[in-house]
Amino acid sequence: MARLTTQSSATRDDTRTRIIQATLTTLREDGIVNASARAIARKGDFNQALIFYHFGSVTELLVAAAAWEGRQRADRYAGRLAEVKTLPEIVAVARELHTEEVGEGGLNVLTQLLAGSASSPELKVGLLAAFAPWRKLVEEAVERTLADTPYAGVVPAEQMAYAITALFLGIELLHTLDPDQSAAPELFDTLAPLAQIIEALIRPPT
Amino acid sequence: MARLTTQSSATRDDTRTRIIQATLTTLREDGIVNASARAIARKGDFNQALIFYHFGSVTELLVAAAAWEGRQRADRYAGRLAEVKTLPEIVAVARELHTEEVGEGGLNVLTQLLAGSASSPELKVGLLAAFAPWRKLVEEAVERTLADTPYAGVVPAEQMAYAITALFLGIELLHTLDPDQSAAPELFDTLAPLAQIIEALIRPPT
DNA sequence: GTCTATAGTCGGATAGAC
DNA sequence: GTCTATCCGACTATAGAC
Repeated sequence: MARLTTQSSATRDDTRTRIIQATLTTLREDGIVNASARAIARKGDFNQALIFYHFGSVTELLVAAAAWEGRQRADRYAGRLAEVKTLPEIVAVARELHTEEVGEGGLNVLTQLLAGSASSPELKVGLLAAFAPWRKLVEEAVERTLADTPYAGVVPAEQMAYAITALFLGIELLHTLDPDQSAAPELFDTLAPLAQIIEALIRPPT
Repeated sequence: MARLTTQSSATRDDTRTRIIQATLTTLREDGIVNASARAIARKGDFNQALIFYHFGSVTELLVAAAAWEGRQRADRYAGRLAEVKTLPEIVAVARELHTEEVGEGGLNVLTQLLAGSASSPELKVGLLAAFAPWRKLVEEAVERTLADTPYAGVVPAEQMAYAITALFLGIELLHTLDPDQSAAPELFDTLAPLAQIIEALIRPPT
């Protein structure tokens, strides 16, 4: 009996994740404007009615996709950011992640959902939750970075994490417009030595 | 004859701007997902067919709206940014503009168009052009700010302008998710004294 | 759980009257 | 330039067979 239950809920989850994957691919390749139940079903090569059976509506599917994407991002960023203790390291990790994100298009998915959330309060709260773990990871990295500086009590890590997340998102957004895709990498080239300078200024040798 | 020509082209432009205004309102209030020709026509209380007569297609209308919005923004920012010479001033102007943008929703329009551009190359180039004047204004402000510092040759103003624009855009994006709309104002509260500190560090007294 | 079929709605775009 | 009327395709969502 346990076998049966496990099996059926496994296939159930398989289908659900398959639908979510197709949703993410659709958002990445065709954008929120074209993320219809039919388009998603075509992309994943399954029946359109499955979406309504498993998720109830397209909007609820988008919320589920947002949550999934948020978890993926948190998992991927957690390992990288856990080691970070200095400003140059933050910039280095940001560059690495930017390159990966561009290749994989994960952030693109989030910006598409963000735009869609303008006309859907449900999606809005879903996205807020999807961003939360990411913001928390950045915040902890900032806290570690500030720990041994005179600014530990002065500069609130929460705000800085908000700023860094916003900057990262904005870079990704503008990057999609860039015809030769060179501006963002160049920006990281500029920020790297700048981070070294600021790091030296804020962390006086004991 | 001149009278007649002037008159007719005036009404022609009147209708065109009326359609563009309705488009911007629709993007602001209902998002790119619901920015259909019919929805826009309802919002502006004119006939749906006018859109196709004057602009040919919905996409071309969106491109025209992007250009309009870009010009509006450049006009508004030009006066403020022209006076800026220091980092604290940049932050102060950014805060002012953020407050205005939130109230008026102009940046929201741009982020909606940005999302829509994912599935429309035409819109992509239109948006790139719409962002150009804004980036140029910020770049000039950064150049003036760096002018009397040792970093004038080291830090490329173009990259910094890109970063500031991205940050501003990202803040606006995350702000739309924020339930109590307090995070962005608090961020500017944090950045203001921070800008003072950095300003003092980068601009050594002569 | 997955399929087909279909109801009902909305959208882009055009033809042609005024 | 602006309107009405209309074609036709795409969409959400559901009912019901399997």
